[in-house]
Amino acid sequence: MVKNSNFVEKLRELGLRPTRQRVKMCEVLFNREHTFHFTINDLVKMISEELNEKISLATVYNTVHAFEKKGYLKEISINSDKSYFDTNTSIHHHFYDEDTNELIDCGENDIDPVNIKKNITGKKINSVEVLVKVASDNQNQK
Amino acid sequence: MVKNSNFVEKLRELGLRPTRQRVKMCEVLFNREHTFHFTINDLVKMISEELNEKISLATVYNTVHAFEKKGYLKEISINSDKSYFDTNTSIHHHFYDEDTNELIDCGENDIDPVNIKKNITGKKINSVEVLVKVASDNQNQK
DNA sequence: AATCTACATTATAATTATTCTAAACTATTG
DNA sequence: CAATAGTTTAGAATAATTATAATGTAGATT
Repeated sequence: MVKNSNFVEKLRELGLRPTRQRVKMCEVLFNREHTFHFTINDLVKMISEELNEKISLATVYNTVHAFEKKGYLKEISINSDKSYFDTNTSIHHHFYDEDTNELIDCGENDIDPVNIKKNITGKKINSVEVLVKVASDNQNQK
Repeated sequence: MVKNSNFVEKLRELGLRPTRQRVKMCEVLFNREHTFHFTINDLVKMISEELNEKISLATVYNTVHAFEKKGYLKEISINSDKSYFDTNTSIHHHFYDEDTNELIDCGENDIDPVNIKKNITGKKINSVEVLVKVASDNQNQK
């Protein structure tokens, strides 16, 4: 989704009515320089603050899933207790900081292409993603 | 954990009392030729059948987590709605079949070593794992 | 072998994350 | 500006997981 722009039009193009809540969500999610990783709860807090009024959890879930379906958000699974979404929807790799629970996108050139030598008959590869878990040097690793 | 063996002794060595339930869980989980992927619910069903009596969900959760803490099970996150455990606790890669929701371990030689060119200052790499999502050729991909 | 004690198991309650529901609301169309 | 179809909302429902407190049991002590 394009930055710094008229989200009202963008939403309409997607076939989603540009409601107050959705426009604000777009601003929070897509009006930024860099990739953004968040949980639903993060987002509910941010939107409520920005809107200066409460937003329903259900609305946030609905809208996040609508954006996901349209290809503007992507779900990332790191561990079972946290579900992240990512505004970078391309196939890409991640660093995960086990100290801070922070998720960091890998750049295009941070990891060499992965060479897969096995293939599964009748199946084609849809995505190849690498997760690199890091932690501070002097800490007990997981 | 070693196959085909006296799990009573094994459990004791781990500092876990060899209860009926734990011994049965060991038999179901570790008495097998190949890696096994399962959800908690899968396991509850299997254990109950094997034991011919009910087992409490809480016990299965407790014991799975105890085994995980001791390093005999590993949790795998594929997507947010399913939490898998894996009897293969080494760092290894996976194929995930999006048609059947089946998780398949990669062999040692199925994927070439991943070359990571970026490093994060003050952090060391704890693990590098690749997830290859596959689906049948003639299907709409995710 | 009987007893003791700490750890385990259990049923159930509590908690958390997510989805559903039905009523109230609102953007769009005519 | 009225009609209507899609949206938001609070709250209920569901599902997964964890906590609780009573009961049971393995292993040590007598």
